[in-house]
Amino acid sequence: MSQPHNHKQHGQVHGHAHGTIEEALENLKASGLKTTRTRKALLTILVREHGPFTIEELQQRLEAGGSTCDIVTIYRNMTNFVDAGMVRSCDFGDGSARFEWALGEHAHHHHIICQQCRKIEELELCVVEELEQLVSKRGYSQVSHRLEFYGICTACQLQANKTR
Amino acid sequence: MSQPHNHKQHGQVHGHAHGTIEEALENLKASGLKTTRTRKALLTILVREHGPFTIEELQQRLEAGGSTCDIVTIYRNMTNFVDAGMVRSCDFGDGSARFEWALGEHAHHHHIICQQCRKIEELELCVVEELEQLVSKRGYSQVSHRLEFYGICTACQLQANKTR
DNA sequence: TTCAGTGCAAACAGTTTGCACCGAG
DNA sequence: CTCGGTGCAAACTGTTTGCACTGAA
Repeated sequence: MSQPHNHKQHGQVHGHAHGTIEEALENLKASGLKTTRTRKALLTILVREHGPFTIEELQQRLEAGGSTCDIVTIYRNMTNFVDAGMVRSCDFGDGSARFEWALGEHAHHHHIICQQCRKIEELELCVVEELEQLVSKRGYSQVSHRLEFYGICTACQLQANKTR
Repeated sequence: MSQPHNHKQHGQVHGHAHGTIEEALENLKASGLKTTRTRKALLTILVREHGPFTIEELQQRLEAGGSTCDIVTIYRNMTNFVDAGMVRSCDFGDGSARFEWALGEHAHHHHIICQQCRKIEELELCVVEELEQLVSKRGYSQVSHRLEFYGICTACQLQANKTR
């Protein structure tokens, strides 16, 4: 598995994109990516349902819509979309990456994941204890959460300055 | 990769264990696990340095201490220790599980992970925004965090009740 | 002595890479 | 027409499983 947080700095949204497929396609072009049938289909799914979806779920949805697409192509396109800042990758610790539409109202948010059925809900708020209560109030039991911080430490910052 | 959060309910600490190897070994026995040389060595490392360590890091440390141990055995023992509630598994999204000693002062906490050198620091507090500031004040740049919630949704709770 | 613990080989799952062909611009 | 996009096969990484041997109790 790659390091999902390394893409962050690449994210570059061209124009102010909302939730329509047309805007997604503009974004594609602006990022120097060609408009293929596969990409159109993938973006349509992501814009409409915004995910997060695993690669397999995306493939199933493609097939349900009549398209076929090699799983490798989906991987490659998700990487493209993430680099283009249109899509965000999530890792819920169950071994597969998930991808969700990152533009419009879907900026920064968190998720509630059912440990049993893996259902995923979105959360807008962001203060931990309040939130665990909120999650309980939504009817979840055995609520727990995962929180980790990421950043560049001072040592690495210094090293980066030297290299420049 | 397994689902690290499924172990939570198994966690059962026997007696009030602190940070000594003797107590770790007591815990082993209380969990019905035999006291082998390998386990003794692994627990010594975890109690002394508390991690979080990847499986490979554990193997290296074992070798540095003169022991040898198949990587499969380390996997199996980490599962045992997690089930016994002595060790907690962490997933920082870089593709390998990490394990840290979970008893004594090392109860619930979070981490700051350097995106570049992968250095890991511990954090005790647990309110998100305050914390991102705190992390910045520690000298980290490009601070971000990962926060996800886990629980059993109402549907699954109902289903579980039926099955019983 | 007995069964849990271990090592080795092989299987597995998710993901990535190499290469030849295809199709958008 | 050209070069980026795609499919297929194969490699790779982290992890798990099967099985026979070994050693703790």
